[in-house]
Amino acid sequence: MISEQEGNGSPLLSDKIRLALADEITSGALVPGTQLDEQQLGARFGASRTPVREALRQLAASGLVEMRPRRGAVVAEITVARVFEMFELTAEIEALCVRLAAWRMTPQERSTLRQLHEQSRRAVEESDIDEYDRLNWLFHDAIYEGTHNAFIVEQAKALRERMAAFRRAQLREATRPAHSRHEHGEIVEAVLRGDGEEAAKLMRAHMFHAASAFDRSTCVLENDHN
Amino acid sequence: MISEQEGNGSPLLSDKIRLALADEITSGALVPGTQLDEQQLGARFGASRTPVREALRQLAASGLVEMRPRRGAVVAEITVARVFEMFELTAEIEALCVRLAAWRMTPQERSTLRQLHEQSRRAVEESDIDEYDRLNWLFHDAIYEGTHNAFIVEQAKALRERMAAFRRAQLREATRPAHSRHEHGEIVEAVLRGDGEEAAKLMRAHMFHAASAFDRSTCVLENDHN
DNA sequence: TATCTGAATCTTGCATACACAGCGGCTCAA
DNA sequence: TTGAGCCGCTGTGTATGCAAGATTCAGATA
Repeated sequence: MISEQEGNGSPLLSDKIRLALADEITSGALVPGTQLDEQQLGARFGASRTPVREALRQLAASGLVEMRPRRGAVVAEITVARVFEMFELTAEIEALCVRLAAWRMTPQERSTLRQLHEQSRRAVEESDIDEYDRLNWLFHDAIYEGTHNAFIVEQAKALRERMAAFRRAQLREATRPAHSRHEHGEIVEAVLRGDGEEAAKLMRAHMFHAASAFDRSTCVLENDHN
Repeated sequence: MISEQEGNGSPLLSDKIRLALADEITSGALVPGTQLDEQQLGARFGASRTPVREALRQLAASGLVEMRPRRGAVVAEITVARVFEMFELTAEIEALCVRLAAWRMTPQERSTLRQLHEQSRRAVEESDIDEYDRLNWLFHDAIYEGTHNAFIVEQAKALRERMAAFRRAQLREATRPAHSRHEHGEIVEAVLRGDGEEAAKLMRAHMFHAASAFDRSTCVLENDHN
């Protein structure tokens, strides 16, 4: 949604600031509720208030900060309850995608999906978490694309992007990648059979397990603010 | 997503400009591809470039305009195909909401939903399209809230807001409100039974019929631009 | 002592000014 | 005549200044 610049070489200050702030917020360096003072941020980034303002507006659109007119911006309060609500929608969207994909994917797309799944075997065996993470994203991407609906693809990716911060820790659990891959395997089978409803059900379960892993993992959000 | 201010009395210029531009774009007064010159718009609204820029950024976030760095903003090209893709996701989201709502609504919420449905009878009988439209929105709102998931409520409302432009014409068809209400009735029954899957199926059909009505109605988008 | 009031201060919202990136037209040469 | 390179213009990106709303804190009053 937010103009994720392709590799074009225009180093817009507002973009740099936006990315830096987004990183600090999602990594937890900036705790929820923190007041984001424009000129203070401008000083930190060696810029004037103008690009800072642009950055804050865009972050507000993506939900990372909250803006109250004439009262400035604060890092959005994200409670554990809210993260689970976000997880629920993510799971449902993923389920919806795989249901459509199971019905609509071309033979070639199905083949690609299976290949992606095969490739992940090595990453699991070698406990290469980063590689598994990469393949995991590609796997879900392939399913999004399988819907043959560009708008759904966009929205799904935007939602996943927004969730990225909270899913980071989730694969650190030693046994999670193996479980995850097993679940992927069942999903692939359902997709190859063209059984959309079953694939959706499996995907929902898959996402639920991922959320549980998140729940058990060290959690950035230790207390409810609301 | 975009800060829909509650009735607070601070009339930010950028908000006024954003709303005005959004209206002109969705109504078709500004055709896709139109260059949006900042100082020209500023002159039109009696404002400087600053609030215009803010408005354009926010419109870009909601997908109505497209921004290319250092090349300004243009009204986003929206093809008929894309509108149907958006309709599909909307239908699926509505279906998802009603499925969850059928399982989670409190007795009181179910009662409210039925009452809303009853109220709409008069609007249909009197062919009061505006009133039916209003009750229609409240009906869908009640279903969103029935998910008991604030994040889903937000996202669903944001999506509906984005679709509003294309759904405007859809109820003008003389027979559509009656059909719409009949479909609502079936959905209400399924919800009251707690049959989420059936409610979802009915909702998908309901949205599909709405999309068809849109298709038949005079369409802002008469040709494919891509 | 607690609460209300109002003025000082801070921060945002907006206007204006300036610098540089695209682009369009022009000239000039092949 | 056509293509390449140069130059000026338009318009965006950024900086800064000003005014008004919001916050805060001191002082007065109950």
